[in-house]
Amino acid sequence: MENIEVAWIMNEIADLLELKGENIFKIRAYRKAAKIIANLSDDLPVLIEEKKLETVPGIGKAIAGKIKELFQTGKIQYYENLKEEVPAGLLEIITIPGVGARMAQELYGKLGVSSVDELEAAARARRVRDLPGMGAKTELNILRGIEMLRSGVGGRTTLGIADALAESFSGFLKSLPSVEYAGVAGSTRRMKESIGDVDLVAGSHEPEKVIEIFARHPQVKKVLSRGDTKASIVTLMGVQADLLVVNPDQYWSALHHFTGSKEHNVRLRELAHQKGLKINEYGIFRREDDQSLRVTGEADIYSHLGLSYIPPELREDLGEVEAAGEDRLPALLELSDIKGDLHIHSDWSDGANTIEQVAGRAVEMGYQYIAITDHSKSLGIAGGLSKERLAAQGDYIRELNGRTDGLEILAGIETDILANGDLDYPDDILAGMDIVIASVHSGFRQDREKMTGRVISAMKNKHVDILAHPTGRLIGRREPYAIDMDRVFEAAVKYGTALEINSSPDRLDLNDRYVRKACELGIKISINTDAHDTVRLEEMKYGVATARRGWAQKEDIINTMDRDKLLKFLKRRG
DNA sequence: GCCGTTTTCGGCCCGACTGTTTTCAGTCG
Repeated sequence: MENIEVAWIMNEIADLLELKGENIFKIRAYRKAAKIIANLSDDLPVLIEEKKLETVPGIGKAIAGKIKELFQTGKIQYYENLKEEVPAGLLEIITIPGVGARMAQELYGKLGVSSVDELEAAARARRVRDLPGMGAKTELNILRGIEMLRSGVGGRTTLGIADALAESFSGFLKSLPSVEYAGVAGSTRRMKESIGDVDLVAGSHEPEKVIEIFARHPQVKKVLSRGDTKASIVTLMGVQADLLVVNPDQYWSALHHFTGSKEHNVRLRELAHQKGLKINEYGIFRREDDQSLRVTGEADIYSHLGLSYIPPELREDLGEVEAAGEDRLPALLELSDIKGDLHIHSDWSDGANTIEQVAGRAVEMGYQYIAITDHSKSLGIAGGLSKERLAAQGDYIRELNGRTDGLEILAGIETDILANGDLDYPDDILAGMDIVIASVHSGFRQDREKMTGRVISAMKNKHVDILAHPTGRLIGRREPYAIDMDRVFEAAVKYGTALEINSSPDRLDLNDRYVRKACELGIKISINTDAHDTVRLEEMKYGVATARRGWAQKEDIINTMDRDKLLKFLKRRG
C-alpha cells in the first residue's frame, strides 16, 4: 500500500469524524496527519520497520498505532467502525461546494437524505427550505453546487492554463487607474502542478470599484460571491478566480496571505503566536497593543518572525519554515541560470518548426546551446526518423552549426525504449549522436517489474544521457505508468544517467517531490521543454519552477552548465 | 489527536462572505 492511499484513509477518517460532529481538533489532527503522510519521502513500512513513525511531527501514538494496524492486518478497526456508523453517501454530499458536515448531518437527520441524488430530489421538492437555519437560497445554492460538482467546474486545471489566465487578469487589474498594485497569488504563484482556482490580489483605495469592474470582466461567466473586499467568479473556461482587494499599504500582507499555502500560513501564524505577534491578511501586529509592524515587501513579514525570505515555490510547510529559521534554505535555481534546452522537436519529425526557426528563437532567448531530439523510427505516428534520415539530419545540423554564431546545436535523438528494454537504434548509431534521450512511448500497461526493468536497462546503456519524462504521466489525464522510482533513482546514481524534468504543464515529470528526492541523492537533472513548436520553448519556466519546488539548486541541473562543460559532461560515459 | 524554553493538561491560526438571523453558525481558503 502506498503512502498516498494511507493519507487518503486518514482524510476519510477526518471526514467521518466531522460527519459525526466530533471534536474539531481531533479532526484537524487526522487531516494534518493525512497531509504529512502524503508528503513523506520515505515509505511507511520503512518507517514502521525503523520504529520512526512516532517521531514524525504531527503523528502521535494513536495515529501511528492505526497505521501499523493497517499494515499488519490490512485494515483499521476504528475506521471500519466509523464507516458502519456513517452512511457512505454523506461523504459524497460534503464534496458539494457549499455543503459541509453540519448541513449534511442536518439533511440526513431531518430529511433522511443520504446521497447526492436524494439531496437533489429533496431540494427540487423544496423540502430543504423548511429546515431551521436554511431557506430558499440555501436550497438553490445546494442545487448549484450539485451542478458544479457534476459539470467538473471546481475541478482542477493545469498550471499552464491557470498561469495564462492569472497573468491576463493581473495585467487587466494593473491597467485600472484605481489600482496601485496587483499580482497573482495562490497556487499559481507557488507554481503547483495543478490549480484549483486562480487567486488575485490588488491594492487600491477604492476596493468596491475594483470588485465591481472585476465582476464585469468579459471573461466572467458567473459571480459566485461578492463582498466589499473579496469576490469569486467563474470564467468562461470554467476556472474559478478569487480577487482580494486591500489598501495599498496592506498589499504585501494580502499577497502573502493569499499566496499560501494554507499550511504554510498556519505554520507562520503559530510561530507569530509564540512570539507575541499576530499575522493576518492586513499586516503583522504586536498582540499586546495591536501595533502594526512595518511591511514593505514579503521579506519583512519573514524577518519579523526571525526567518529568512521563503520563495513562494517552497511555501508548503515541508520543512521550509525550519530551514528559514536556521538560515539553511537552498540557493534556488533561477530561470536565468538555464543555458539551453536539451529536448526539442523539429519538423523533421512531428515538430511544427524548422531547425533554423528553433535556433533563431533560442538565440533570442539567450541560450548557449540547444539539442534537436526528434522521435525515433518506431514512433511512426510522430514521423520518427529512419537511420538514413537521422544521419541526414546530423549532417544538416553540423552544416548549420558552422554558420550559426554563438549557439551550439546538438544533434540528438529521443529514442524510444522498446517494450523489451532495447533502444530503437544500434549502439554504433547512438555513439555518433551528440546527445541521446531515452523515453517510453508505448506499452504503458506493463507491470511494475517489467516497466522498471525496461527503463533501467535503457539507463544502463552508456550512450543514453537523459531519461525523459520518467513516469509518463499526463496531469489530470493519464496516471504514471507502474514504475518503481526508487529503483530508477538507484540506477541513475549507479550509471550516472540524468533524469528529465519535462517542463510541459501537461507533464511536469519528474514532479516536485521526486525532484527533491533526486537532488538529495545527488542525481543530475536536465530541465527540458520537449517543445514541438517555438512558442512552447517558453514553458521552460514551469520546469524551473518545478525544480525550485523540489529545492533544486543550480548545481543539480545539467543545462545550467556552460557550453564546454556540458559537452564534456555528455561525453563522460561515451 | 498532538504537543510542550509559559510542559503532561489545556491549549490548539485567522478572517471574509453567505444566509438566516437580530447576533451567529457554517463554509471556505
